[in-house]
Amino acid sequence: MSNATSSESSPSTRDQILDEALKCFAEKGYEGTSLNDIAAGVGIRRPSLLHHFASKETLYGDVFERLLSDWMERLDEAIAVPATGWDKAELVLRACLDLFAETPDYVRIMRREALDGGIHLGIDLSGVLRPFFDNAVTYLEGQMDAGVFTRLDARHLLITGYGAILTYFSDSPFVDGLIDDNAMNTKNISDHQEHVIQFFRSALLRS
Amino acid sequence: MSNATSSESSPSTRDQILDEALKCFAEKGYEGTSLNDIAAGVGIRRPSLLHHFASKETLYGDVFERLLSDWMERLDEAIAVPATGWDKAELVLRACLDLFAETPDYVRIMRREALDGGIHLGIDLSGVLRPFFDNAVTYLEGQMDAGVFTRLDARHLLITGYGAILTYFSDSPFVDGLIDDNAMNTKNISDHQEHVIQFFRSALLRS
DNA sequence: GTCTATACCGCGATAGAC
DNA sequence: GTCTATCGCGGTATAGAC
Repeated sequence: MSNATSSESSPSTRDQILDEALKCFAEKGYEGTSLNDIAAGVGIRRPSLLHHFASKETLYGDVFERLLSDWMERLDEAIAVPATGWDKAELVLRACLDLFAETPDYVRIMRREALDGGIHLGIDLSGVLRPFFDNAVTYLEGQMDAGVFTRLDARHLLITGYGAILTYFSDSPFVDGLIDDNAMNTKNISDHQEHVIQFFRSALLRS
Repeated sequence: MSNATSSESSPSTRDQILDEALKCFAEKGYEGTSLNDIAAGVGIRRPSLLHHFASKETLYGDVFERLLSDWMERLDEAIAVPATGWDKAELVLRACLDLFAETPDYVRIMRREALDGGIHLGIDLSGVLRPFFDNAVTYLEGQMDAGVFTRLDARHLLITGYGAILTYFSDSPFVDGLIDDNAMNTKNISDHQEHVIQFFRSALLRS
């Protein structure tokens, strides 16, 4: 996630910029972030930053590309683990929850991108995730046909699930105020994860 | 929702500005929206707009205030209707779903505000919604104690539910790409609503 | 109430010295 | 690779004529 240039002790300036840009874009959005903010966070001047990245847009593009490839890799791993029925669903669910908990900045950027509909880049976000989506639909419908899962609309279930899982992390400043506590501390994250698992289990299984 | 100055045929310039600002802030966010965009949408110049609102910040504040009071009113109505058990939950759920479907621009602004943690205003969003939240927690826990609803963490259930319901509307540009269709057309919205009801019913009831 | 004109600032980006 | 200096643009906001 954080860029390690092989086994150097200090990351390259380029990678420092990518890390700081990720943080700023997640926190304040594309429009709300200035190159000055990022440069200041790294400890350099704006023109020095533009020596490493041709423009704000390409910098954002690189941040987003790294985000997508990191996530894809993790998702592929989780999906590859062999399991069946509810166990499989729980495994993927847990993988997503762990992933999101470890990379909250990614989550917030994704949410902003989904909100804006991908204005900032040519990248078609839903297009990239479409294979995962279609795969999951097929799996869920198979389990429903087999009588393992409760019959629900698989496509809407996935969209609802995506919203249910993502929101806790993307809207954590808001959640803080609702629960009068830091939503992103270890215990609360753990509680949230167990709740989501229980919730989906309860909805999908008649045990 | 849309401002009607008593029963005039054409709304006041001030209300036209509020409507256009709502649209722009929802679509492109606070930072992404310029006063030029709003003024152009109304058909006036930027200085004319600033004759009606002292600054961009106060304009945003007024838009948000109207949003909150509109929603509160609707929510209060829905909660006031007498019902018990699952019927009550379904009633409130449907009220929220209808409300969100009718006011997608509100939803997107709310989501942006939750993401940003209320930077743009002094308004503490979670503080305003806190009474509803605490009320709902009490109700859910009562139903769980009575054995009507499946035992789940009521607070997390509400947060998860909030995410599940809001996301379809806030991220509709993204959903479009997943389902290869306009998420906000009548049929898809109706399908989504029925799905959410079924999903929660399945999770909360053992019928 | 709306306009033109203008002041002022911060932004992204470039040129060129070191 | 980093810096200072600068350009050009678009942003918010104000002044003053109509």
